[in-house]
Amino acid sequence: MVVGVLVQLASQNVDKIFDYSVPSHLEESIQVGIRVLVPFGRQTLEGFVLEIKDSSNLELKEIYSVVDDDIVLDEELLELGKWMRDELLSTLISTYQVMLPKALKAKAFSVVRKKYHTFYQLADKNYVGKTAPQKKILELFFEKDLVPREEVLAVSGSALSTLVKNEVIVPVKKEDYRMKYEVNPDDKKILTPSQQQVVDAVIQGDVEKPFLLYGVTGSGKTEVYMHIIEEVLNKKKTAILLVPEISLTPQMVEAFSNRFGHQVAALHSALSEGEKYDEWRRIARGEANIVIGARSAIFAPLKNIGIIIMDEEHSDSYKQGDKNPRYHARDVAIWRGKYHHAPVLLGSATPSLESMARAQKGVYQLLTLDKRVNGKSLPKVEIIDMNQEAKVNLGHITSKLLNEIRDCVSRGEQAILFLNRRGFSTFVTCKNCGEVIKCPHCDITLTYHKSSRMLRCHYCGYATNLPRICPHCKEEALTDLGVGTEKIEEELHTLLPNVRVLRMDVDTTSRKGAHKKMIEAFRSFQYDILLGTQIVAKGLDFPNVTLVGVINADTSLNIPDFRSSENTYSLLSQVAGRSGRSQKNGQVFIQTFNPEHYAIYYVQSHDYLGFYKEEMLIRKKLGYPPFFYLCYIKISGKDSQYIFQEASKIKRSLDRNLEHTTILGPTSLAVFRVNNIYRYGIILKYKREENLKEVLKMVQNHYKSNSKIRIYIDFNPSHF
DNA sequence: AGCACGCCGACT
DNA sequence: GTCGGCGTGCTC
Repeated sequence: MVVGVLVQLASQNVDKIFDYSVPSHLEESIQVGIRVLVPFGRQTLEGFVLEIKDSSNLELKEIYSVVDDDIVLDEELLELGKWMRDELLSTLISTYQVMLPKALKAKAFSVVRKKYHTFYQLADKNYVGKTAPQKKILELFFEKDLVPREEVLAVSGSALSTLVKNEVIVPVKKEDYRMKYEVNPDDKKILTPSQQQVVDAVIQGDVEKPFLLYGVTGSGKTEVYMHIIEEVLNKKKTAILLVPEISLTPQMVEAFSNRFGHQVAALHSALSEGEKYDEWRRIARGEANIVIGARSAIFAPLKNIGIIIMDEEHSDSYKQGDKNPRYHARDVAIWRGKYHHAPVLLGSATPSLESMARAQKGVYQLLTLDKRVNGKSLPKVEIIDMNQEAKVNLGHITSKLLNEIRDCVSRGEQAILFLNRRGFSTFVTCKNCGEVIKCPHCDITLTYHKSSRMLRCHYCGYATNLPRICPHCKEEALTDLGVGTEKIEEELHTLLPNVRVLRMDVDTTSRKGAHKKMIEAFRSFQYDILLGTQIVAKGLDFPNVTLVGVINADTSLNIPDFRSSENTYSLLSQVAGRSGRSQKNGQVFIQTFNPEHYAIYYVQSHDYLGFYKEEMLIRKKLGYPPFFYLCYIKISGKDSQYIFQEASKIKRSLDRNLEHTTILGPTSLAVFRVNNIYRYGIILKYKREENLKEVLKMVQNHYKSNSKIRIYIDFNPSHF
C-alpha cells in the first residue's frame, strides 16, 4: 500500500503530495483524511493522507505511524480546501490547517489532550437488585443508557463495586468535554407574520441562490434564525450559525443553548484551544447539530448540513485578511451550501454593498423585515452639529446631549454612550472647523505619519508635509489627538456627579467573563450609563435603554478606505438600534462635525436604501466594489531598495500581461516597516480578467524559492 | 520550514 | 591552508 501525503509545512515548495509506503500493520488504520507521521528529509513531520494507491515508481520511505484513530478531514473538506487553494492562490496545506482547531495543527509530534470521564452502562438487564442501594442504582438506568460515575457513587460506593464485580454494570470511558453549558430552557416565541414569511421562504425556497435577509435592528432576526434551525433539525439535518468575532458571541450561544440544549456547539475566540478542540470533537462525532461561531466555524465538520446562517453578514471579521488563506467565510458558506444542497441565509440590518447589489441583480434572494417586533417605530435620531458647539464648549459632550442624558436618567431609564474609535487618530483634523485633509488625487483621507510628520495617501503614494495651519479656516488648530473612554468617563463624573457610569472597552473586558458580568450589571440597573467603544454597538438588547449618544461619529468616516462611509453608516445604525427596543420609545443623538455627510444623514432617516443608492453612485464613479473587484498584492522583505525594485518589476509584468485591469502602485504601506520588514502594495482593479489567476501564479512561482522577498495575494481585501 | 552542499572572502 | 558567510536546491 502506498499513500500520497501532504506534509504540514506551510511552504509553497513542499505544497504537493509526497508518496510513502505503508507497513502492513498500519494498512488497516489508513484512510483518506487521516493524519500520519512521516520522515521528511532529516525531519519527522505530520501530514494528511490525500491518496491511497497500490504502488509507485519511486523509491519510497515508510510512514512511521498513524496519528488519529479517525479521519480529521472528510471528503467534503478535502475538496473544499482544493477549491480554496485555486480560488485564493494559497497553499493547500494552509487551507487544511485553517479548518482544524489549533490543538490539531501539530508541530512535530502532536500532544493529544483528551480528558476522559467514566460512565456506567447496564450489561445484565435481567439482574434484579438484591439490596436497596443496588435497586436504587439500577433505577438510574431506567432513564438513560449511560450514567456518570458521580451519580452512581452518590448512591453507594460499595453497591457499585459489587455490581461491577458481578458484571451487572460495566464502566465506559467517554471523552470529557470541557464546555459545560448551563441550560435554562427558553420557550420558542410566536413569530409575527412577516417573520414567519421569512422562515417559510428559506425553508421552502430555492436552495441554489443565497438569501439576503435585510432586517432593521430589533426586527427579531435571532428568533427567525431559531425557527429556521428548528425546522432543519426536524428534518434530521444540522446547522451552522456564524456570528462576527466579537465578545457577544457567548450571548448568542447562551440564547441558542437555552432553546436547543446540549446539541449546540460553540467555536469562537473566547474559548481556550483545549475547549475549541473539545467542541470540534463533539461536532465531528455527531454529538452537536448546531454550530455557532466566528469566521472559522464555517469549517465545522458537520455532516448533512441543512442551513448556513451568517448573521451581520456585512462584518469585516468574516474576511481573514492577515494570513493565508485569505478567505471570506461568505464564499465558503456558499460553497458548502451548494455541496449540501442547503440554503444559505445572510442577515443584516445594514447589508454590505456587495450583497445588496447581488440581491438587486437577483443573484441573491432578498427578504425584508422592516418593522420592529415590539411594534414601535425605530428611534428618533437627532444630529448635533459640533461645529457650532465646539466654539463654546471645550468638552466632548455637548450641552444638548448632556441635558438629554440628565432627563433620561431622571426618568429612571438608561443610556448608552458610544465612542467611535475606529480609525482613531490616524488622520488629521481641525479642531476649529472640522476639516479633514484629503488626497488631491484620490478623494481619500490622508494618513498622518507621526515619525516623519507627513501626510500620505495610501492609494497613490502622494505625500505632503503636515501643514501648520488648517487649509480651510487658516487657524492653527490641526490635531491628530483623539479621545478615550476614560476621558469621557471623567467628564461625565464632573458634569453628572450622581450618575452611575459603567465603562466598557477592551481594557475593562479583557478578563475572562468580565464582559458578561458587566452586561448583567447594566441590565440589572446597577448603572445608569453604559459608556463604551465598538463593544457596545452591536447586538446588545437592553429593554430599559431609551437614549443612545454617539460622541464622535466622524472618526470612522475619516479612515482612508473606500468602505469608510459604509462602515460608518453601518456602525451608527447598529448603535442607534440599541435604543427603544422594548415598550418605551427610543432616542438617538449623534454628535458630528459632518452633519451634511450622507453616511450620517441617512442614519437619521433610517434609510438604508437611500444610503445604498448614494454610495453605489460613488463606488461606480471611483471604480470600487461592487462595480470592480479588487486584489491586493503585498510585497515585503528586509532590503527596502531590493523590494521596491522587485515590486516595480512585478507591476511592469502585470501591465504587460493584464489587459482589462487597472494597476495602482507600488506604494509603501501605511506602516511601512514592521520588524524591519519593508512592505509595498500593488492594487488591482478589474471587472473581468480571464487570466488574472494564471498571471498571479506566475509571479508567485517566480519568487517562491527566493527568501529575500515575500508575496501575499489578497482577493477582495476588506481594507488595505 | 530545515538542512546540506558549495563557492567565495578573511583569519588563527 | 581552514572557518564560516549565505545563495541554491531538495525533501517521497
